[in-house]
Amino acid sequence: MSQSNQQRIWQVVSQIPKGKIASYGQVAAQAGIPQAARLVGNVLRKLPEGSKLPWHRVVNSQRKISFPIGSPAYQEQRQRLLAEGVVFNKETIAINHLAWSS
DNA sequence: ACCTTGACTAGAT
DNA sequence: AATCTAGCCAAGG
Repeated sequence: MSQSNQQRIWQVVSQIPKGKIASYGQVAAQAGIPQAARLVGNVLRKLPEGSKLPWHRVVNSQRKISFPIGSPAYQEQRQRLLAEGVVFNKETIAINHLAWSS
């Protein structure tokens, strides 16, 4: 009997290093369910409020936050990432060490 | 058991 | 580069 996909997803997300980000698809693949990017979002969605999981380090394949721009959730995730040194370029975000034109 | 919805994505247009 | 489309996993009606 293996753990539930949900538990494997929690496991993977908890291992994303501070200051770095991963896509829903990458998390799913790492959890052993490569076709379930969508499931990752659904799992994170129902996290308890006090959860210590770094859910904010998960963005979509376009390296963007998957919330409507300006929404409370969007702003919160953006704020948490900024606090970890993740660089933003308006709607697009990129990891520090990745080159990006100004 | 069937249909819809969602913090998604790769591929086609 | 911007849109559309079809496919995927799980939960809820």
